[in-house]
Formats: sequence, C-alpha cells, structure tokens
Amino acid sequence: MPRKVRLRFAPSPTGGLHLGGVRTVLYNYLYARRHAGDFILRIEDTDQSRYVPGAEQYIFDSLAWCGLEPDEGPHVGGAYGPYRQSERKALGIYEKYARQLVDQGYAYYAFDTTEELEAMREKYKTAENPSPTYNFDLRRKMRNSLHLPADETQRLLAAGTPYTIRIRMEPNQEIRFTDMIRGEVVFSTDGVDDKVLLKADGMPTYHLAVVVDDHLMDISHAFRGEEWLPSAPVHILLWTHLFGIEKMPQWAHLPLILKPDGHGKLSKRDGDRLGFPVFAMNWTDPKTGETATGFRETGFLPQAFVNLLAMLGWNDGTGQELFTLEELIESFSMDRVHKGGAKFDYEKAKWFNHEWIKWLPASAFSELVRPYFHENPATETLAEAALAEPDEEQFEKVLDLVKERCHLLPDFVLQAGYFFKAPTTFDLDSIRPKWSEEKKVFFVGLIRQMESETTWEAAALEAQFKEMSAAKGIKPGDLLAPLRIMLVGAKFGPGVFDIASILGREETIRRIRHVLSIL
RNA sequence: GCCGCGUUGGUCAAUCGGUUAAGACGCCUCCCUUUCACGGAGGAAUGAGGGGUUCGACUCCCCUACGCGGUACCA
Repeated sequence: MPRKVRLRFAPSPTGGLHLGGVRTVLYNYLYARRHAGDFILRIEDTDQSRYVPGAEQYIFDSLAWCGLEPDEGPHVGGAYGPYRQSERKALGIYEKYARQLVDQGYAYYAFDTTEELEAMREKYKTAENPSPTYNFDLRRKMRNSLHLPADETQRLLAAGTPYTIRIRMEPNQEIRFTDMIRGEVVFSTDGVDDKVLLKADGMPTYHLAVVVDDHLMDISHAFRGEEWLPSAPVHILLWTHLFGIEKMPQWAHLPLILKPDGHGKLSKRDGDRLGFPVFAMNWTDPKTGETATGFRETGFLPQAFVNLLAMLGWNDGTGQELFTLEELIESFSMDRVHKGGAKFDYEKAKWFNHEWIKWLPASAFSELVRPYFHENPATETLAEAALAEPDEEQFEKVLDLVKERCHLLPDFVLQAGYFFKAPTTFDLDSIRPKWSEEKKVFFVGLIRQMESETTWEAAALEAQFKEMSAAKGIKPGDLLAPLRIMLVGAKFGPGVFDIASILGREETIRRIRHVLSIL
C-alpha cells in the first residue's frame, strides 16, 4: 500500500509570517492537496527565549486569511497531537530518543558552559578558520562524556551538572540524499559539527525535534527553506539511527525569496525600507510596539496573494500566470519548482491583485472594500446621505464600474468615492480657459432639461445631451470635460453619463449647480 | 576561511542538444477612448567568463567569477 501523503508546516512563533513563510506553507499545502494527503501545522516553540505571545494566533489567522487551513494542528486537533513541541517536550518524547542515541553511542553528554564554548571559539579562531566548531576534532578538548573519564561523567551527572546531548559526527563519511528540487546532494561529515540535540533546559533543538516529530506524525514529504540544506546531514543521520532511513520523508529545499534591490533574503525590514508589505497581515511586535504592515491591510485579495506567491519559484510551463487555488492544486508539481532564488517584485505583485480585482465580481470583495469608505465625514444633503450609505446592490454596481482602475483595495476610495460624497475640490483650471457665457447658458438649460427628464438612464441622458449641444452649436467634447469635473471633481473615471445615472437626478443637478456657482 | 546551493532581458521566467531564445511585469510608441482606465498593435532589453564534449550547445562536463545560504544550547 502506498504511503499516505502527509506534509507539515512547522513555524516558530517568533513573529509575523512573511512572504517566504507563506510560500513554504503554500507549496506544502498544494502538494498535500494535489495528492489527496494531509496538511499539518506544527508549532516549533522550543526556544523559550524567542517565544512571542500572539505569534501563534497570528499564524492561525494568516493561514485562514490565505485559505490554507491545516487538517491538523494545535487549534484544530488531530490524531497525532499534541502539535506544540513545548507540550510534546512535557511528555518526555524528545528526551527518550536523545537517551536512546546516547545509549547507542551516536550521541554524548556535553557539560561545557556557554562561557566555555565562547572561550573555545575564541581560542581556536584563526584567519583560515574564523568559526571553529564543536566537531570530531575539537570535542577532544572539551568536557564531554566522550573524553572525560567515565567516573567523572558519572559524578557530574549525579551532581546535577547542566548538560546538553550532542550528536556524534564521525569524520570522513559521505552523506547523500535526493532532494526533490535539487536532485542528488552530497555532504562530507567533516564539515558538520556535533550539533546539540537536547538543550540544558531539556528542550530539544530543531534538529532532534524535527526528526522525531516527522516520524511520530508520519510525515511523508518535508518542504522547507533552502537555509536548512546545510543541516540536512544531521537529520539524515538521526533518521538512520532512530527510525531507519527508508522511513525518512522526501525532502525538498525551497529557493529563497530575495530582496528586490541588492542581495540577500527578503526580510521584514525591507518592507519598511522599500515601501511594501512583507507580512501576510499587519504584525505588531508586542515588545517594541512597532507594526509591520501586511498584504491584507495594504489591500491585497487573498486569492491574489496566494497566486503571486505560487508564481515566485514555480510555473506550470504553459505561460499561464493567473491561477485559482483549485487550479494550483490541479497543476502543482515539485519538479517545476525552481532551484534559484527569486527577487520579489512589488510591481508585479500589484499586477496580480489588479487582475484579480478585474476578474472577480464586486460581490466577491465588496465587504473587504466597505471599511475603507467608513471614514467618510458627515453628509450635507438627503441625496448625499442616501449615497453615503448605499445599499449592497448600488455599492457593488459602482465597484464593478470602476474596478479596472484599482490595483489595491484602497484605490476604490479615490475611484469610487465621488459616487458617495460630492467632491470638495475641482480641477477648475481645466475648465476656465475655455469657459464662456455660452457654455454657462448651456448648463443652465441642461439643468432645466434634466429636471423634466422622464427617464434617468445613461444612454438617454447622453442622447439628450448631444441633441442639446448640437442645437446650441457647441461641440459635445467641449461640454463633456466641464460636466465630468462638475460630477467627479477631476478628469478620471468611467463615462460621465454612467456616473450621472448612478448619482441620480437630484445629486447630479446639485453638483452642476455648485460648480456653476463657483466658476 | 570552510561546506553547500545557485547564475537566461531591470524583474518573474519558457527551453529538458538543432527555436528568428516564448510569455508576463515594468518602460517606450501607436490605436481605441472628447477623461482616467480597460483593451489592441508594436518596440527597446537576455544565455556571467573561459575551456572542453558534440556535426551542432542556453541546454552535458570542468575551471573561474559572482551571488546566496550555513558554519549557535535560533529556528
């Protein structure tokens, strides 16, 4: 029987979830769904010093916003819980395996203090080797159960001396594995240090925890960021010693998302510096109180956010760029994931959002747009009041009319705002140079005509307008611009008669009168 | 320093030994539109460098350069 496909996303609750993190979630999620498997969320909170309150909830909320919700996790439960490593530690899960490794001779006790380790690095640092590691060579000079007399080790243990458990890396061995993206990857154990497996506080490090939990949770595929590639040999050895290499999940190390300018991984600071979001949602650091803006609050549609992330490192080979989540699930495959990192391009990101706004009916996002209009100041007239609190149908009609002009949700405020609140500033400079008494007379006549108009449809309004301008011998174009500025305040927006028809008779006349009075 | 992973236009990228080296974003020109957009047509712009292998390399191999990642009792 083929193995059940099970993937996990395993973040540390240390802060906001950024682009790269969400993309890792997405690829795990897509692969799981593509193969009718399970998608699990596991919280790796083994570093108590870096734990940030609220970060875990933030992760749940971000996944929910993106529509990438796990089948199992701390907040939804599941058959493989608990899903927080701090809780699993309390159950003694990790310690048991760490002891087993010591008993088997694959790991050992190390009693070195932080100060001693620092001293060691300082002492053995040279120009050729700026960062000496605790490895097969240097461990001989340290205080551990491999090189201390047996009775001394016993004495230290009995005395309750704090210790860590380190993996014992034997030199000169080749470790290889097949990465789903990179193919065969080979390491020599010479370059790998004796990683700490169990910390002095009893918590496992990532290295031990990831192997133990992936096994216990029956994970079949593990996709993570490329920054983990160098520690893969440790994980492979652990799998070999503990559970058997044949049970190891298939690994894939995802390319990094890079800064748009310069070089390096995209970080939270780049967003502020370059003026675009890097987090899924707004994230306020509880310690500093600083808020980093999110894609959600910037006005991205979750569908667009997921879509653009998917394309950052993957494509289906056909040239298609716009995908729904369902389509992504349908066509996603790991062998089309890139090896090289991708620089994030905010302009392209906005293009994705624009495409999604154009593509979706306004009913799909009107609830997301409404809040942006709520800081509308008090209205002055009855007609305006009615516009300020439009019914859903009217509101969506307006959004559909202007959506092709909007890249981000807040753009609707400018593009649709004049429908609900009369403009307060007018581009009169575009009218005045060509303004004349004759035109004024025309508009006065237009108002009179409008007052007696029986229908209020765009087409009829336009026909009537042209008829009148012809009668006066004025080119319609010379009258259209002023009319637009009267209704909108500036030169943008859909057809003027579409606007007038939505504004309604009373409001349209009111706006024409107003501008006439200040001209 | 050492180890690992990368390198096609400004950016995202197709190509899986033979193409005039797609497409998209952005930029520019024109058309449509008596506004702004949308839409349409077109344009500028790419295989890091050097060796091989081959009848033939963007594609395979080696070297160099460059970039990135790692080198913690952080993940």
